[in-house]
Amino acid sequence: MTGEGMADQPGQSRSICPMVQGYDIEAVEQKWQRRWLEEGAYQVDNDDPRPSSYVLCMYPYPSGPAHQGHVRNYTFGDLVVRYRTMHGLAVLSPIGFDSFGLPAENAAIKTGTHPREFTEERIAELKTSLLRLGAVYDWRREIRSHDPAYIKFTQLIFLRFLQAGLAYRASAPVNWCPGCMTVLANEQVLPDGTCERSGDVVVRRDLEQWFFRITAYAEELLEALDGLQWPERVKVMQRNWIGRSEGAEFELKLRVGDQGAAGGGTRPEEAPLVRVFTTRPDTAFGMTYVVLAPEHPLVDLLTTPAQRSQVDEVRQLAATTTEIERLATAEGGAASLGKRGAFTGSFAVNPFTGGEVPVYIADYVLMSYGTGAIMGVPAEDERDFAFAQAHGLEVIRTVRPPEGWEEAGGGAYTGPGEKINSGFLNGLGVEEAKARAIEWLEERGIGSRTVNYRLRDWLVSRQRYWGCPIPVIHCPNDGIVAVPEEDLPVLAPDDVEFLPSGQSPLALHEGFVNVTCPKCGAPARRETDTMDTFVDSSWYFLRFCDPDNDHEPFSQEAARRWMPVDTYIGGIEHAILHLLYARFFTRALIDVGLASGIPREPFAHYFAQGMIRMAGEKMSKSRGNLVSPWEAYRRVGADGLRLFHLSVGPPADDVDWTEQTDQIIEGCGRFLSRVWRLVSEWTTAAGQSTRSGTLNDQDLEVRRVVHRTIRAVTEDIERWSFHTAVAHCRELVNELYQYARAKDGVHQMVFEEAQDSLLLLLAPLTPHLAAELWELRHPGQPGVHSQPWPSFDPDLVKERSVTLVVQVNGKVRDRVTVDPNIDAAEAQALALSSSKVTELLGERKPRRIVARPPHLVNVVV
RNA sequence: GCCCGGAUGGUGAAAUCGGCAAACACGAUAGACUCAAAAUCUAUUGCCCGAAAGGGCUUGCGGGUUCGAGUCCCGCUCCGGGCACCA
Repeated sequence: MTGEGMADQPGQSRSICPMVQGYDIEAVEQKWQRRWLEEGAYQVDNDDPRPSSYVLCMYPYPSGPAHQGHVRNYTFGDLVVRYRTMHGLAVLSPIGFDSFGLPAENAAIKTGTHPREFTEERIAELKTSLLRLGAVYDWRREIRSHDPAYIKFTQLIFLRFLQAGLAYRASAPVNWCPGCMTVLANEQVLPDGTCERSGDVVVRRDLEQWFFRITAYAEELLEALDGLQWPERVKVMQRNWIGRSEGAEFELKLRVGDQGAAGGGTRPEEAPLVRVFTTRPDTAFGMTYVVLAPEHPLVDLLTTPAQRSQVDEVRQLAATTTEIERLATAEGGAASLGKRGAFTGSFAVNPFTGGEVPVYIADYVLMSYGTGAIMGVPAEDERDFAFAQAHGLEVIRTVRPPEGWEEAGGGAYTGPGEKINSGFLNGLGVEEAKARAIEWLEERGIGSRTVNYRLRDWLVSRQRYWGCPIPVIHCPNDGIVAVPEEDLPVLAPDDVEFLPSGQSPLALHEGFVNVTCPKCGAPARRETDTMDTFVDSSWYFLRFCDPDNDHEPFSQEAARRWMPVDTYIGGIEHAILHLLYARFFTRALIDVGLASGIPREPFAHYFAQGMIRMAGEKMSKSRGNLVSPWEAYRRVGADGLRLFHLSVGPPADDVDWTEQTDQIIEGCGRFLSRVWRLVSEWTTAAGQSTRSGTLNDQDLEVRRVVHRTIRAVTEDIERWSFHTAVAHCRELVNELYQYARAKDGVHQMVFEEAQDSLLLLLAPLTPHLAAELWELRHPGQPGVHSQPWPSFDPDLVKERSVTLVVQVNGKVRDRVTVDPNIDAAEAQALALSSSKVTELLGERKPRRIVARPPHLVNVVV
């Protein structure tokens, strides 16, 4: 009955070119895409009685037509949506567009097109190419972050955060990108000190900026990671980013001025104090100097006239040095440290020893971390050691280094060991000494146990037009005044000039800027900064629960109905920023009362799909190596391209796009043809050469294969092994082709069961093909996607016979087909009676026989 | 430097619990069909020796545990990613 067989028959001149004849991919796929849309098959209401599941792919930034990265992402998402729907769940599958962002504004500066127009064109392009993929969404819930309805609630959330003290304004040294003409968050600066978007070298500037107090949640964000079903490496990245470190803070008395200089010293009762943070309080006896950050407020007070010029030089250097230069000098090592630090002329008293040590400033100490001051312990800290070398400072060991340490070059020893030169800590181990040192500080009231985080507050203001305006007013009398909630949204006017000025275009728009203070009525100025687009993406998944709500961001009941997102799918590039911000936002929204009763973790399970790479490089618009899906759509359809992404390798692995890729995609098209022929030609010529009645051995075996395939595909999908799920479907198809060629013909019932099962398994993988063939087989009946997922018969899945492997000394020497219930004695007897074994053994007696029935017997001699 | 991953045929990969290494594909070779091509189908395809029968070797490298290791343990090499003056 095979395609080629039928083509042989006169009067059955079906074409042998199946991708064209009988299966017009374009037409079939369009038909089903239209139908899914019109039927609203994947629309779910909030009162849907079925148990719920929330499946979400990261909403895309609309940069134009979809590329292979999108296709990959949405193929996985769609598979899960359809699969779970077939399991009887109400699956929430929304999508929207992350439509604020710099490219639209940069285009406006270049070409004069308004960012809205630019963005909406691109949304249309992206939407078209997503619809062409046949991924199904509840389009009624579509969100665009530049939509006034969305802006309104982003602003309302901002105001609630402001009220709760979670949003605040502060002057801060910020990362300024000269290319983007705006401030960046720490997260947006790459390790080499360049902008993640434009690649320009980021410089430091002091500016008044808006922040979200994410650090208030640092501990919770860190601890809660343990309970998440996320890839371990993503959790590790977040842990590193939060960067918790435990230690102690304590204060040291200072003596201003040169030691012994007449009139230069401070009287004891006026002695100022400096607080330092250390993770190694046990090493305090080895402190030989103290270092303050160049920006530390005590620096002026401590600097003596003689040291003034040197100190100013270091401060100047620190203020103007860009991140990239600082990194370069860090690599330069000790040589540059001389210039990067200076003695202030003053001294600090080590509370542990009572001795005085010199106070330095150096740019390797950061004002924004800890207390902005450290104790210098060169013996047990590598940076301190390098600094001490450069400045000729003393080194006192407080941990006994291992044998041969000094001979091997010495230097800082940071490992464990016995405490020495440390007074009451002598003889203890490092950990115990830390605890004792902290106790000692606490008893005297000069210090305590402290935890510090690397995580900084989130800088959210951007000097840009195409973002969500920050809804506050600056009043000369009342300071910062919130825009009254009934006046939201604050919308940016359209008639602005897009100039690369480094200021928000809003700042130049008189009509926007000039307002009256809502409190006192005085003339006031509107805030002209807009929000980081990561703010929009920090709550969109909540808005999806209740997208049309016009009096609150979302109803709490709706959020409780759907949250958390059960499966979140997206690129690993968002492992830190977006995911951390969204976790913070969810907690903050709960705590300000906007989302009571929802889980504090928004994404219960996160799947990080692999990147598409070309010649080792990430595929991206900026690299200009995007591969559009249109060519593949034309040749093998959406199903063919989906099949490629599903089968090319594990979904979490990166995909290398090579010369071979086109051929693999062709191969996927070939598989679709094989399925098409297998099912369609049998359906249209039904009854031909079929049997009914008793099942023969081959019929039974085919049934077993069918049921084993159902089990395998189900298990594969459950464990996100889509590529092996596809492989199992291919095996089934190969088996059915063999069967169809059988001498005795096929058994009608067996073959129909096989075809239907195959189509059900393919429904989430190649949905158009499965739907079309199902309709062909069951005209007028409910479609394949409204069928329940197939189940397997446990009896049929059991093996009927097993291959017993016979090994001699661990090497395979024979294979025997046996009953799966064979016992150890029988297996052993069989193995020993094998001619291969007797030949090999000769005169020798087996020393030991390991029998693992029914799979293996190992004869050891 | 620190912390995570990873390394299996010509290529992408599979092997879910320590038990037949290489499923499923891509590519390649040969054949069938065809005037021919395409498409389709059939066979072969880890490497080495051998005419064959057959034998030997093989999961980055070196050790170890075990009757038995791609899988577990120890030590390396290389590749990818994250963090990196964070005291």
